[in-house]
Amino acid sequence: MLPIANAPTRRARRKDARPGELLSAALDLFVEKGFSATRVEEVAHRAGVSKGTLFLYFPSKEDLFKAVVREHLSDHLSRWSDEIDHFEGSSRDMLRYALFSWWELIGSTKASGIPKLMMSEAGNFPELVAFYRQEVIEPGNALLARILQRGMARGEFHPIDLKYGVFLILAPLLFLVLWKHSFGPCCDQHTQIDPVTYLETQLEMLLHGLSAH
Amino acid sequence: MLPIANAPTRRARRKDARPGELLSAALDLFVEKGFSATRVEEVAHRAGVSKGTLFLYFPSKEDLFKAVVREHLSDHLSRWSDEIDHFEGSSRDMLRYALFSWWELIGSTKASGIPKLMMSEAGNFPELVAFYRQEVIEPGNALLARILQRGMARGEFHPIDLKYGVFLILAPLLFLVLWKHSFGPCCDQHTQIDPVTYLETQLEMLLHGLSAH
Amino acid sequence: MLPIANAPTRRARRKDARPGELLSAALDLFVEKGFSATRVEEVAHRAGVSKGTLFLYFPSKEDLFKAVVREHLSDHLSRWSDEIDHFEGSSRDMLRYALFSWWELIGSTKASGIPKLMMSEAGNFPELVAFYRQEVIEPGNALLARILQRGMARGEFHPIDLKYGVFLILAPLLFLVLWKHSFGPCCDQHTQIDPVTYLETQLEMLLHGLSAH
Amino acid sequence: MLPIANAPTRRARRKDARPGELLSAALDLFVEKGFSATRVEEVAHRAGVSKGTLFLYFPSKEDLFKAVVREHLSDHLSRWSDEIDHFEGSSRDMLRYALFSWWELIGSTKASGIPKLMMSEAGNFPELVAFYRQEVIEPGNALLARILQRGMARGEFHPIDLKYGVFLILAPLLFLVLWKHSFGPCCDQHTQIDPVTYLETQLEMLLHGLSAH
DNA sequence: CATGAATGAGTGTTCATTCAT
DNA sequence: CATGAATGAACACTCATTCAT
Repeated sequence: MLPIANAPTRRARRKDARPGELLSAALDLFVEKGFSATRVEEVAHRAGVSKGTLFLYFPSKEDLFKAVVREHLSDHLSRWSDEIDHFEGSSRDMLRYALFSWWELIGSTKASGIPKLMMSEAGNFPELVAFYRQEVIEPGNALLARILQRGMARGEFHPIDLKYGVFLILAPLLFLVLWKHSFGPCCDQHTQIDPVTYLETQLEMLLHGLSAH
Repeated sequence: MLPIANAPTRRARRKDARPGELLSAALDLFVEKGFSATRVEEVAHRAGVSKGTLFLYFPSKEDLFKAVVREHLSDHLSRWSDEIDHFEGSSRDMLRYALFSWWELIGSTKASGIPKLMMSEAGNFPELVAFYRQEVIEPGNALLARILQRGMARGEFHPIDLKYGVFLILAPLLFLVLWKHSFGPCCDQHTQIDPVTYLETQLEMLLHGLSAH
Repeated sequence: MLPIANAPTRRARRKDARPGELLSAALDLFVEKGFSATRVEEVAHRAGVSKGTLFLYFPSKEDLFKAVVREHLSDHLSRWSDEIDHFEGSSRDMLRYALFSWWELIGSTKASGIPKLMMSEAGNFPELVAFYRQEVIEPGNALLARILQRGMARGEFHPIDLKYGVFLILAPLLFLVLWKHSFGPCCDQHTQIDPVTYLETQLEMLLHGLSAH
Repeated sequence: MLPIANAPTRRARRKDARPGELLSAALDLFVEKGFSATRVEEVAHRAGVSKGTLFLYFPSKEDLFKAVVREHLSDHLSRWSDEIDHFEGSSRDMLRYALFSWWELIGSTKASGIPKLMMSEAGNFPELVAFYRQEVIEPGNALLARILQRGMARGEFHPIDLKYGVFLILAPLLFLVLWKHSFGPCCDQHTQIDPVTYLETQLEMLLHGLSAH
């Protein structure tokens, strides 16, 4: 039917099938146990291949780590960015839309474990931090900055310091995924976070604040 | 005056000097490199003692880790808690006071590296997480909850879900110290965070929100 | 003829070659130097492999110890037992046959070092002692008991307490191998024991005693 | 009353009190756990002194071991020897007397753990083996040989090879104390040995043998 | 004399990495 | 391409030994 379309797809998949499963398994384990506590043998086993095969695709455990981070962020982020930039409507709705689509596209996916990883291992992988800043932090922050700027330009938001405003929108999102991957799994119901309620509350506070005048 | 009384005091202090230096060195290195990437020998060396001496005071690397958390957080936290509970004035001032005294007593000290440690290693040390929750998270959250409740009871704050409200005050504080200990050290001026401006902006947004009605 | 069938056989043998050499080396060294004085690295080196390889086959030094005992005694013992049970003839000849075939099958082999090992380390390995009793002591004693009972039933031996009778046949055999592996190697000719003469003398005394009426 | 007699005694005791307790504690632990598995700290603790004090009296753990062996044999053996040599009566009674006084003076005392120690560590302490042979084995064997020779000379015993005859009297005695200190402590009643019954049975067999003609 | 804090060489064990098959 | 047996450097932890007090 579509041999022309299938051929390259199959070839590409052939070449990336193993690495894809390895990267996925590695992400799971790195997020769950941390970099050093994760054994490459376990990664290989979970991906259904042998230890030797892993080293066929990734020259070292550190390279595997870098590949995991590199693999699991660009896609999600750019899709999120695209969605937001095409939004039309009030800035408060845009903010709401940004938070919830972030949850859909990033926060609820496996990629949400990467910030915890980056945070833990930042000191040991300086080049990776540079890459992460360039590929994730800067575009992400720029995106949030655009929303704030739009709101202020349209008179919908109070004037605010852009840099710190961005951080203060970002912080609760980061908190959500860090919590999910650290204290979440080993805590009782009392400390579990329901993302929708959490994000709704964040929006409410972001927009109107606590103060009753 | 009392040389006889002083002598034993000095001796007692001698006895605790080593553990103190070890805990301090361990905190530094754990925060900087993570738990497993830190070698006990390096901790000992930085504290000016031998590897054997370290094991004289802490039966294992894991116990050292626990001791670091215990030593460098419980005290600070309870001092912070005490200060806040004696506060009198408007709830918005109380919130401001809480944030800035938190920065003074915890955020700006070395102890601020511990949350990053805890988040990174949570998966591998369930019992330590239990200890941390009981000793740090629960009292800290309770403190913030008391502030929110007070503000709502006095009609100064809008009604808000207590649990999520606490998380949303906490998130930016946590973000600040996590950033400081991960991306902070290896980033340029552009991404540095000035704590005072940051906390002021947080307060502004917490109290009044972005929305210009 | 059956090259296909041979290939896997050779492979299977390959797979067991290493453990066999390791067990043999471990037996030598354990007997020579004792359990704790033997370094696993030395065992590996003598077997021609690296330290890591040893731990590929035996999860710990203690497990290596257990495997040595299992491997080098159960087989020998059961072969000895089989031989004796098929004996037909006078009970005094049976006793003679038992002692000499014990020497052939056990006393003169490397396995004869194991009793010394067991006695030395009994206090530190209670579970191994249980295994050894069940696997070696009980069957061995039962075998000797059968010989005594047969002799008494046929009126060839005086009545005797079975339990202590067994110990008193066993004691000189044990003495022989203990001596061989402890004082033997470092003593002059004067204290060397010739097993055949020794066993002949034991038989003579066992059967007729010292007393000249 | 007897100051002259007391003074030197007290002085001697002063000097040897600590070493005596240390040697006693060391003997217990060496017998129970083996040489390497025994920690000097535990020896010191059981003797009621500090680790440092132990090294005040014994320059090294090996020296402690040697001292333990040296200390705990000469006395017992020579007293036994004296008793036997003054015996008058039939040679069979002499043999009985030798076995039971051996049990009284050696087999039932703490010194009975030394043969196990010597056996286990013979390979690691060659000089000690030489000392042991000279001080214990040779005199002990000579003693037994004298009994045999006396019996043969008086026509009470059959002619027998002296060297192997000695070994065959010795073997059950050695077996008794080895068993007591290895399998004895961790075995059930079934495998316990009652020394008196054991020695009686040994005598019976030694003198008259199993054979019913 | 006695102590016990301090040491550091030594050991069992792990695990990322290699390579012959 | 894929394997998994083999490696050996690295690390946590131990413990005999020292020495200032």
